[in-house]
Amino acid sequence: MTYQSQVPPDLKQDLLRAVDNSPADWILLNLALSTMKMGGHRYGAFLDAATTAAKLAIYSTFIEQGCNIRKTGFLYHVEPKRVKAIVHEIQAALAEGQSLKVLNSKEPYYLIALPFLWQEHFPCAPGETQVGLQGLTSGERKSIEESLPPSAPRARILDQVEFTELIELLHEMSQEELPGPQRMAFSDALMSHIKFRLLHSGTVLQIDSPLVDIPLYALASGSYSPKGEQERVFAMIDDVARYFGLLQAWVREDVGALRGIEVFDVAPQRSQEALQELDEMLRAWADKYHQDGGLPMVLQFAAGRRDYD
Amino acid sequence: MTYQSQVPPDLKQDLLRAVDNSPADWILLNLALSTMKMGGHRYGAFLDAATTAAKLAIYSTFIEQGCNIRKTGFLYHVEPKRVKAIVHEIQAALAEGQSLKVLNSKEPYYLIALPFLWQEHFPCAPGETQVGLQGLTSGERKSIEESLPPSAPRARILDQVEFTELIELLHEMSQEELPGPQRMAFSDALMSHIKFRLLHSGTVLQIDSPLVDIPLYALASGSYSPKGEQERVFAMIDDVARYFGLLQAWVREDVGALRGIEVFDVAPQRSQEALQELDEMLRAWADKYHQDGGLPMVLQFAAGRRDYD
DNA sequence: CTCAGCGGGAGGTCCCCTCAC
DNA sequence: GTGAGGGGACCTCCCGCTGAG
Repeated sequence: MTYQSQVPPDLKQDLLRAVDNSPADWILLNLALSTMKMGGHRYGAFLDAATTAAKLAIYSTFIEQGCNIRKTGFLYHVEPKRVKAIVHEIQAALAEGQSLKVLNSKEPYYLIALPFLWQEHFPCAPGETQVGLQGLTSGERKSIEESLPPSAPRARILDQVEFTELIELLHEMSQEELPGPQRMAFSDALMSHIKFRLLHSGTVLQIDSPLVDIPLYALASGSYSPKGEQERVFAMIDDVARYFGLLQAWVREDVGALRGIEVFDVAPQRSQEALQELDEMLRAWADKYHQDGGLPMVLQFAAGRRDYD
Repeated sequence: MTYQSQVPPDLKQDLLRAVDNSPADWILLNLALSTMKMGGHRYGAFLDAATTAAKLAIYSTFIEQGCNIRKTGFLYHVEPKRVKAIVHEIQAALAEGQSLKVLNSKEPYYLIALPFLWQEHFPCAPGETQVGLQGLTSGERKSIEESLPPSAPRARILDQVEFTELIELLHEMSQEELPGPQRMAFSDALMSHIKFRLLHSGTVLQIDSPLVDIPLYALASGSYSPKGEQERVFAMIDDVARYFGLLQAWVREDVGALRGIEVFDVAPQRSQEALQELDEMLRAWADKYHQDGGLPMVLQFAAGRRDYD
């Protein structure tokens, strides 16, 4: 049990009420909940990503307006000076590929890369003990090893200093692609954040064994966040992004763009049957019209209860 | 021609490259483009809305973690002090209903409300002239009136001062629901922004007639932004928000939640036929399973070219 | 160790002004 | 008009410190 992804219904109602049925705000909220709560992104990282998106919108308008700084500034209520700085920033980023602050990888690098780096730097050969600490009998080592869950990857158990250094190394690696001014210095606060995230998600397990007086840390999972949920969340974000693109084609009235929504009530006992038929029907439809080498198309659909309105 | 909603393909490619195929960033970018470029929201307004969404995510975790400030702070790399302030802010907002900075109405109030307020404050009876200015012959008045597009609503033509005062009134009205500290003072910069937005969208027309030495302003449209496009953009944002909700049910593995995606190639000449059949098929399916008083359900779908991957 | 406070620095959003082309 | 520069106010995100319980 690593995540509390189920929000109590009253809390969810509160959040819904807070954004006051404004769909744009609802999208932002869902995105924040997904990336921060499930993905483990920092608060500041989400704000930076949103700022970058807004900057790109400004840049896009700047180009369309014939590179007119003042006009662009008026359109979005931004100082000309700031517009210029933003344009420079974006152009520099586009030129030397990627240096904008985005959510980039779906999860922070320092969280997803940890299990791999741990196993690489502190491997544990089949016969070897996982406990590197001195001054323990082999029985004591064994009892510590057996306190780990069976699903834990075989890797060395670290002490406080080793664990801290590993996290710092991870942070440095995640920063080294960024240009100078955008780098974030390592700090105690950041260290605590990363450590807490790893423990909270169950990727790392803290062992407070009575045999040793210092806390030990064990790698408890081969990947950050549980496998199934992780993949479904990624698929969701992916789908929403693509769906957004499809609807924009529909807004532009492109040929071959279709958008639809069906609202209906279904008898509870026929609900499963209906959804299954829908799934098969759409697959059959796609097969029927499929032709190799034709226009590449995609159809997305989602159905469920409409308990919000 | 009021909007340049078509981005040149190379620019769009640049933007895509900037977010580096990260779907979460792509969603943010689309949202920024929709609300800022099409909706006319300010840069700062979008940032505020994103910040509010992130704050709500923090608040939600705070509640789930048993109101533990420190834990919440570690999880998102936020100072305990700041967490406390955020929680207070949200709770105050939830208590006295709505006072958070959100995109709220789909477009800024001062833009959508202008045509109505103009016609209310400066009506023009059928026989009356639209030009209120003194010292003109009736022939000169008529020539000015005839320079307006035929679709323009009948309302008085304003001079610089009247127009400015109308905008200031609009701004005051849009602010009066907000609590004290969140209000934004009226300023020249804001005035220029709103004026420019109105002219840029074609809601207001500036008349530089050689007959008068001062600029005149005429109401050119009964609504901010062209009717058709406006509604489709709203529908898009609405759809994406609901789709996001449906997929979250799917991530939670709720019963009755369905998510699907079909990828296929279609012969160009059969594309229209295929989409039409799909549309009818889904409608027939919804009708078949519909039963009054049953479970309220919704099905959303979108199809189009997949020229991104 | 947790919780509370206060301090500072950097950078961003806002505002206004002037001056040369 | 547009670009380019100056100024200052305020807030927020980061960091660090101290002290009470």
